Amino acid sequence: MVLPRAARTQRRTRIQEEKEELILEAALDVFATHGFRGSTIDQIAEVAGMSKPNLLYYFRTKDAMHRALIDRVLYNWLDPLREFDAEGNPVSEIRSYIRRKLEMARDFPRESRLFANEILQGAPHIEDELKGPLKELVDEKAEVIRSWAKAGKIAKCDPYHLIFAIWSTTQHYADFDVQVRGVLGEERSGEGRFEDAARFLEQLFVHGLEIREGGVDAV
Amino acid sequence: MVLPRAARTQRRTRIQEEKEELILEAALDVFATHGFRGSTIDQIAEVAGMSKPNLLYYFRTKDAMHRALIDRVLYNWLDPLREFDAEGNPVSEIRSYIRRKLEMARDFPRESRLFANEILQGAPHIEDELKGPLKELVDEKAEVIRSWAKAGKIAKCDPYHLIFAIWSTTQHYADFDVQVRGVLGEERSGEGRFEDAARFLEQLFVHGLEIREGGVDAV
DNA sequence: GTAATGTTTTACCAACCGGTCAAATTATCA
DNA sequence: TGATAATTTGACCGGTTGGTAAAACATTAC
Repeated sequence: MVLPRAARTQRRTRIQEEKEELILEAALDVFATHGFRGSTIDQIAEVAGMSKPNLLYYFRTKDAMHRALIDRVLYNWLDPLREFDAEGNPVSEIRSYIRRKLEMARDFPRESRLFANEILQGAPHIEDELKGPLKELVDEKAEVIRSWAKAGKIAKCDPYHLIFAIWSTTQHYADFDVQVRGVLGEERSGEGRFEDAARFLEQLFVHGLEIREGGVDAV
Repeated sequence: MVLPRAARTQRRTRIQEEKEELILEAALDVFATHGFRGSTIDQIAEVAGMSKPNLLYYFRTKDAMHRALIDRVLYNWLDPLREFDAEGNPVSEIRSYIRRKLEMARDFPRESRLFANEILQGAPHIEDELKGPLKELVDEKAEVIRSWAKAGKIAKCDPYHLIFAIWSTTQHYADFDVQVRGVLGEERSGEGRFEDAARFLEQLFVHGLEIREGGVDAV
């Protein structure tokens, strides 16, 4: 019998696992470069090397594909922030957070662009995640940063905007890759740009957050 | 006679000026939120309050509309960088560059998102601009920053990555607005967030680029 | 006023879109 | 092996898309 994918509660077939994997991989490619509305099922099917109805056998709608993809990617995407450790040394925590985010921009640029597209277009599919789990995680880590500042371990600053700054500067190398490479030119567009970026950003944030000698650190 | 818009080399009518203005305004709205492929002519026509064929009388293709919009917006978008003054005081130049970019993110978020969408999706329509005029302008300003560093007025750093960092942190507040407001929560989502951001970013960049006492400023 | 030009609308088209259906094919397992 | 369930395909559908044709309508210049 032909059961719609969603109705099958039993164990998944080997073929199912493989094909769903294949489809999500292709979907990541397509959604990341064209956004949800700009992507077509045919495109994804072609990248995945299968026919459109076949693809729709595994995910019944374009929306279901997108949602499955987001769910799968979102959790891991927040790993670096989750590892941010209240007990650790502030400077090295921030430094390694930057490095890890930059590694993700280098190694998983499609994932970064998937979210960038989604948020840029008003986050119609993940607004709940933003205001729920994401906000809670950021609130928690912002509190950690604030306590560091209060303890005099780093300069006083708005922890939310600090997190935004780390997000934006690092993800820039994934999301705006074409621009970065266009501006740097052919010869500086090798993988070395991530090393240069890491060096610069660590300098910027570490010095920028260093406690100021002589008390007040207002600008 | 009905001449296609492009063939008319003569002076433009009052109506033409008005309608083209109206259309580009609507196009900015739509392209900025959905990207090129995700936008439809019908949508733009509706926002502009005119019929689709009427709209196509002024811009013969969707592509032509998009190109006209980009051309119109790109030049002004680079104004703040252009004003970056080699003769000025380094710290206050950088500081006012940040402030102006942040003001643009606040006052012209659609323009920012238009480019963000375009670049995110591989910059298919503006690659030449990136590698040409934009690169030249950045090269020029990077040289200025480098000379400041050499003269010991600011810390040594990669000027290109500095510019990227300023771009990304400021544009973040336009492009990722939904996320920013989602994370900050209702009560902190007023216009005040731009003030907070400005304060944080000025602190970050000014302190982060301050010359280190005692010679070497390696991280 | 009227003729020429500029603007808008109605009706339309072919291609594409997300999605369905039923039949054909393949894998699984007793 | 054969029955059964899982997978794949081609043909198709109604709605949308970018874009056209021609005629109706408005504006301008003389």
